[in-house]
Amino acid sequence: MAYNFTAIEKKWQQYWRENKTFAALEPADAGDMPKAYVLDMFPYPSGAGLHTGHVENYTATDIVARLMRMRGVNVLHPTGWDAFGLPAEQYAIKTNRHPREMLAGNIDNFRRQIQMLGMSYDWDREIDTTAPEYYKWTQWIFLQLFNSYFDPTDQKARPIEHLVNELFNENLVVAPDGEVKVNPVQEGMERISGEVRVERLWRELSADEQRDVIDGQRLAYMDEVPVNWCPGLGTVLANEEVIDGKSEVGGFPVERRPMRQWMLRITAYAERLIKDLELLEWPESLKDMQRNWIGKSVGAEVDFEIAPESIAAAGARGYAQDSEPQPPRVPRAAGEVDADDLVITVFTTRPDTLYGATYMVLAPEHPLVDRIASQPHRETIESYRKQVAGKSERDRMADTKEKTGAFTGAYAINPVNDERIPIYIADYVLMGYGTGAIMAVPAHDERDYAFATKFDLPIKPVVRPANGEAPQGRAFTDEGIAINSPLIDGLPTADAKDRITAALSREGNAYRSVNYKLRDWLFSRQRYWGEPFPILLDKNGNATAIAEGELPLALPQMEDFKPTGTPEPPLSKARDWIRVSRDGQEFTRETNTMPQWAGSCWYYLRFCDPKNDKWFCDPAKERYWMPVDLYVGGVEHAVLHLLYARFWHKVLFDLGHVSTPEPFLRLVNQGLILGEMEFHVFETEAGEPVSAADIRDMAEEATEQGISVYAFHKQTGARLKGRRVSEEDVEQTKQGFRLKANLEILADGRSFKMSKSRGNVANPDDLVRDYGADALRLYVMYMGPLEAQKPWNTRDIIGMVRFLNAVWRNLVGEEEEEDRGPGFGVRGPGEGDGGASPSSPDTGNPIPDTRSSPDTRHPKPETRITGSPIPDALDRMMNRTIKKVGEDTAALRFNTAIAELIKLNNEMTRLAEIPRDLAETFTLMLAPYAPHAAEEIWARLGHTKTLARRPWPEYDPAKLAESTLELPVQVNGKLRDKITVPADADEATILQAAQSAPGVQQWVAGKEFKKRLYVPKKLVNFVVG
RNA sequence: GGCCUCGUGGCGGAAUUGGCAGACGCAGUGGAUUCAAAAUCCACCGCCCUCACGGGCGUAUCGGUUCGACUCCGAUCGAGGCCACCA
Repeated sequence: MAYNFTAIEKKWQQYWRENKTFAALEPADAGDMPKAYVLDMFPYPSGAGLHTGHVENYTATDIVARLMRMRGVNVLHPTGWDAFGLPAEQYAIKTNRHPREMLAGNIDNFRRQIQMLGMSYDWDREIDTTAPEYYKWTQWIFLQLFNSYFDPTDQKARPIEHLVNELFNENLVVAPDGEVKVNPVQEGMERISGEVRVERLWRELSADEQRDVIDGQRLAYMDEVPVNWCPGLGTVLANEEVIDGKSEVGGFPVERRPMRQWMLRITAYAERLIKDLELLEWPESLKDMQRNWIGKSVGAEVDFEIAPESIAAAGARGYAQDSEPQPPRVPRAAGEVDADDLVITVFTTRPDTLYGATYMVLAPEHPLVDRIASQPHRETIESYRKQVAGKSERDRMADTKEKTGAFTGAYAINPVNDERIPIYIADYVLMGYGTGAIMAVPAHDERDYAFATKFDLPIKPVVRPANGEAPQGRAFTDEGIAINSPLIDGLPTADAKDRITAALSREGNAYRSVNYKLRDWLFSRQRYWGEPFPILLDKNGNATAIAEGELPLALPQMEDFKPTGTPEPPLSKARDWIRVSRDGQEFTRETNTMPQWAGSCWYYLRFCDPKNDKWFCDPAKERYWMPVDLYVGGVEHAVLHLLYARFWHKVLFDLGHVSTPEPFLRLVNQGLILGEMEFHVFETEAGEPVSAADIRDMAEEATEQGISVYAFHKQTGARLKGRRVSEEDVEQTKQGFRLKANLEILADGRSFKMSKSRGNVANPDDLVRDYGADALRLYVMYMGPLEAQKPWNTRDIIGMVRFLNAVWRNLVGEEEEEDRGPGFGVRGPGEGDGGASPSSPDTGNPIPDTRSSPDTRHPKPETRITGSPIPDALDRMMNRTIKKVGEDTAALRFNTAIAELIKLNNEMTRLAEIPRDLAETFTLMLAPYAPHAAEEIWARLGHTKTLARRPWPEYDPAKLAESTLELPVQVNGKLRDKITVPADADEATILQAAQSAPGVQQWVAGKEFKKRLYVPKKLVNFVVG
């Protein structure tokens, strides 16, 4: 090694830490500096330590942060620990330790590793989501949600008191289902679908009813809902945490069961969460993922009346006793539909296919089923319902091809043509989406088609393709032209939808409707390691917030924190903790805890003011730093963290606690780093397949022991040195000769995700030890575009080590002595100080001189740094490099920026003398990428303070242009020659020169010029024929 | 099945607005240096034909637009990601 990176890196890490080199300035101290908030997705401090994905993520933002500081920007670049949640707790249980104690060690290890990589974080802002000083405010924000509701008129959250006032003043009324709506007296009559229901005024409600109405409107509310219960983890999970019917953490099976749980009303924000994506500089693909997850569908709700004889046959209302309590029946107002009519409301995105509706399907759990199922069918209906309820999520998904269901015996009336159509129940209709009921149009929906085929129901086409034939044997689901539909015949689908919706809504049978796939966020977990809810429950299970002054509500220290295996959370075992009396009333504490995502929903706000114990974040500081200007992290958070955080942020925005509608302005996903290539298509002499690892081992053995090894590609025949394998190659290979070096040529390799089980994990500790942090940083950034998925290849790091060594040799000099003390080589005592620029003083403290003692045994090293001016050609190259590196770095194109630095350094290697100006400019440009080496070289160039805030080099636009141009000359689009012309030559001159170029002559001689094309500063093209 | 992204040398990748395909690094080959090795330096390094000069082909495949296509359009094949009975 030409220089001792281990000692240099340690030295500078210590210097930065002691001098707080990267501390962000408080807004009051920043003057007119621009600000930038550069954020990583902070790590979950697992026991495994940093992986290469972390290194990629944090190096990228570190480079940007360092560049910006050099450009005079006040940069906030913090980190911390997202330490609550399932993985830590699972691991703690497995290893029989307490999560807190276990995490303390993990966090220390993460901090050490991050510092070892030279990340320029402001360590005074480190936060830990499990610290009471932090989760105090997580709980506080939860109380904001609890104490707010969503005002549908203004589409924003408001304090719950506002709702109470509106109800009290009778601007709002309560519908029988408990929903709140605008008082119809003030809006004229509203259409009422389904049940005949009459709204009630606030004063007509009992105190308990009033309480239920209010609780039912909160953004954080409790509800009995079918949830994802995971017996393996002993907790419920959010939809987002369930993958293919199994838990994301641990991969345990998940089943649906109804439980009373805390929910957050994220659905109220569905529209704004879609709309405001437009404000964001995010990758389009990620925006698409969020849009798809929210899943907006525009369509219509349509009412189907149930045929009167079906109601009579079912005995109508008498049968509903054992189902959920029905809303109170109330006398109907004049002019409304007959109370004895029952109506099924469906949601459809294709109202234009209404004439093709040949049957209906209700979700098995639909409350109307009890009221319409006629006697002879009740038994099959009940047994089908039982069968569905017993199915696990996974079974249900596995069965999507084969449709199942049962006939209710009832019929409905199609409102467009008064046809009687049968009503079925089937589990392909979901209670949780739309109205839990559909009109089935088998001719134009694949699921309906499959069901109709199985149950032998009529299939009636009502749309034909605009051109071509309708497909046979399956549904035609595209848009087209309406047929067999008297009201809309001949209309294209879009117009047909409008027309039929308008027609039906005049009769009160339909109206436009929007549906979302997004469900409310299941927010409680039956786990120990999370934030306790700041909630007390009375003996009826009603929730009351604890006073803000009582926050934080500390998580009780428990020896036995394991899940109970039942829905009863572990905190219920903390007997003393759960019992509370207030004002002579007995309460119990809520024993569920918040999910893993809670702490990360707002941590970026805390970084603006991490030590404030009066407020979650000082408003002035929040206004200064927010929004986050650059947020980098893995795509795995596309629909979890990033959706939840946006939701919380919007609530805080509505309530006036934050100043921006969105938290993360610009977001970049770093691509996954795959493991090293794996080779697996070889055969041994005996014809057995062997892996690459086997071959490597064999090759090593071969060289050591002279055993013959031989391998070739199974399908294609192996290629060596870019040629087909010859007899000679096989002979060489048999002797183990160069086999190792040519492995990849032999291989049909593939890369896989890094994983312990594959044993292809690259460990940052080993890499830093062997190659240094700077080389690792360079390699990880040089692998390819930040966003791209790339295979790891430890072999390639050597290129970056060579680059740094060459830089060192160019700018510092050759080391003469092999064994040096800690520190690094030597520097001549007299050289250097002339370059320190007086115009912009260094900030920070002087660098401690940790160089080896001035030791006269070492001869003065050769140095090629001189004070002579830069020659023109070199000056142009330097200026172009400044431009390119600056632009590429700012645009996160780190790989090409590094390539430019390497090119300039290669040029310096060829120089006999290196002008000081070039040396310093180069060092400054290197600094964001290889900060330790750059600082050390900077010091050895004679500077006494850190370069962290030295101005980034400026280029001189006048020096970018060459005085002559080299232009390619094409004939009929093929390159035939190149000409060199003065940069200011006019078109006629250039065309003349091009035409007489030797390589062009033979192609144009005797031919007619059809066109002479000159693209300024690009090329010349002659079209001849 | 739906939506999205992507197919360039032996490998990672570059080509920023439609204008010299393969920058830069790795691997490889030849040479210099060395007692030797490591390290370093110089040269070569897409495929085919040719002693050479030179020529032909070439960015998954097929077709289109254009003076000109890795880049734009259409189809096909292949890889990856996300969602997945959402009416």
